[in-house]
Amino acid sequence: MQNYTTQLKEYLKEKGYRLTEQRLVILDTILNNTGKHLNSQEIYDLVKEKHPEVGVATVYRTISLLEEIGIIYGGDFGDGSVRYEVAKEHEQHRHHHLICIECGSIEEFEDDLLGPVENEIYKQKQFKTTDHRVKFYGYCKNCLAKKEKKEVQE
Amino acid sequence: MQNYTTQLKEYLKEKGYRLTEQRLVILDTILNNTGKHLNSQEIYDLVKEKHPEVGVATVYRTISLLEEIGIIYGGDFGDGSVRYEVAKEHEQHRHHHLICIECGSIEEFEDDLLGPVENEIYKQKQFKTTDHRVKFYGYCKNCLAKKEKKEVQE
DNA sequence: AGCATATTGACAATCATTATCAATTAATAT
DNA sequence: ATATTAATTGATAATGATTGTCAATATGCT
Repeated sequence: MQNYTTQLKEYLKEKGYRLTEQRLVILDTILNNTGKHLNSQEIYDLVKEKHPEVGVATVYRTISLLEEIGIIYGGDFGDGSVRYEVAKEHEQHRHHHLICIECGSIEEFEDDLLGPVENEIYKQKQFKTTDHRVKFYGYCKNCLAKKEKKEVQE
Repeated sequence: MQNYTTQLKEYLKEKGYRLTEQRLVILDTILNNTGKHLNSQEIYDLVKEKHPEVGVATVYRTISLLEEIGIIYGGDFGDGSVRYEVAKEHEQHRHHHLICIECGSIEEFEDDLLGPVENEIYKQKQFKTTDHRVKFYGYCKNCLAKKEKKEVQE
């Protein structure tokens, strides 16, 4: 956790940027909600709870900054907005996402079986992969149970 | 090709909706640009070239309709907008996308090695997959060549 | 402490998309 | 063919998310 703050400080120093209260507060808010896949508005709302003086623009600006550093990643999960998650330090590739088409819940799944596919892509297309994103759509445990119950009743 | 028009007509009849000149024109425009991953605005601009009387709202409405039918699919390719592609009729799963982080080009790649992963997901999480989307980021053939040339010079 | 300038918040502006609504038009019955 | 009815359309306003502007403020350095 503390790691990320250090990372931010180093990046700012390196670039000649400044460490501000707002940037710390926003990073903190994001770190305290790891795993929730918040979008910008939701982060803004959370920040405002404790620090109503912080403006929207600053939140957006800081999110971009954190993304640039690689502390957070943004992704599209189906509803129009970009949702963010905290980078996991030991992960080689980003984990996959399981998105429920019934309730919208987002689960994570670790796995790295894409190496062979990436080799095949290079062979066939001379496309050199540096990263990948995988999303699975379907029914989460809960919704699956509900669905099956309903089908029995009919 | 003609297939899609038939599909549209059948859907409209089934739902009691109407077959309009605008809907045909918009579908036509999309079909004539298969493979380009256009976004809504780009589709709108192309439609207007030949049919300036068609309004934006109608284009958006028709895109939703076509997506609903399954004639086109929308996806996020990194720039903020949703980009669409024509469904391929014989494909079981949607193909994968190779997105160049240098020039933004989008290539397609057919492959279906995710079956085992989906089984594993069900085992571990009881999440029942119905579809998946995979994006690979990296350097396309052209940009890779340029990049290597540059590195040699340095 | 003082200085140069990065940063901020308020607000306007933009961009993509959606809602509203009166006028138009396609599909059906006559 | 014509009338009827409701789906559809285009223009435009409205929305929602994000970005730009700019004067006021605060940070990091000397």
